[in-house]
Amino acid sequence: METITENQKVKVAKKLKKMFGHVDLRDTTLACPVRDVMALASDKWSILIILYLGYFPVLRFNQIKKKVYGISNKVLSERLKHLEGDGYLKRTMYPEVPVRVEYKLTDFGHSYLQKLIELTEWAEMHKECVISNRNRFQGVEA
Amino acid sequence: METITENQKVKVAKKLKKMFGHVDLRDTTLACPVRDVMALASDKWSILIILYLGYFPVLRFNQIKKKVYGISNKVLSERLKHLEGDGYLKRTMYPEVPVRVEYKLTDFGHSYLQKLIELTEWAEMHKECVISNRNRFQGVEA
DNA sequence: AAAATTAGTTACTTTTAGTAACCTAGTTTT
DNA sequence: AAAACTAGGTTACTAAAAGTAACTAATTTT
Repeated sequence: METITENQKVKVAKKLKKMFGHVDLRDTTLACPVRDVMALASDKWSILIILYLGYFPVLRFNQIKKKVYGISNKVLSERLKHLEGDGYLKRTMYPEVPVRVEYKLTDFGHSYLQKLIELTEWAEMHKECVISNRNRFQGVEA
Repeated sequence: METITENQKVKVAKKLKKMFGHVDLRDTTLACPVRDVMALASDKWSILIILYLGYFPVLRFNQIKKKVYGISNKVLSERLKHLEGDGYLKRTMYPEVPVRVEYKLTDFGHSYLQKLIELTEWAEMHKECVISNRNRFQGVEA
């Protein structure tokens, strides 16, 4: 497990100070970006949807469903509506038969993707660490 | 709404290509960092807990409960156990009377916090955008 | 004429989240 | 000496969210 320098910790502390200074996390939904904005865009399915739409510029409903393995029609449909509503992606329907519906990230969505991808890279880099931690902990618990 | 350059999009696309190349997102929990690692550390309560433990180096159970406004004993207790289990934080119990239990981020937790804070900064910067998108969309829907 | 296609929706079940009362046990207040 | 308070939870119960599976529309293919 690689260590984090004190320098880096100080930097993060400064950022937090700045953030916590003008953000009141006690506020309920409306005023709090962490609770409101992130709650929608950081749930497990939304993350996968956004990542796939980052990788494949345009995807149709059933294509997303195949890629985001395990998601149900119902939940996919819900997530897509919310993500569209918050401006992360755009839905375009072509009135062909059968209908064709395409989803793609907006510029706003791409902006979010930029940050998300870093978090995902981190997760990819540290997955073994989490898994070994988890196994060790289960041993202690039992 | 500020735009994202094509250059930035290309960078992100490269990162995604690299990631998707050696990660199979179709895998269920064990092999997939996005589903497994992130599902735990990116739910709404965990994010808040980690951010507060970044701002306040050491917090006790009831202190976290006050700061992470609205969380219940049950869910806080569950989240803390999971976050401890995955190695993000450390729990130390002092057998005083009444007992004192302290939580603090591990170095691993700090490493995650570094990425998380960037996502949170993004959310803070773009909250107005999300809210205006949302209102506009609700108008269209109804 | 039956079957397949797309993008969902609906009714139902299971899992997860949230609420509120309770526990332990020593310490302070009455 | 009995009552109330403390910290850090747990427990039983209810509400909300997620997951399952069958169904819909209109048209084209078999």
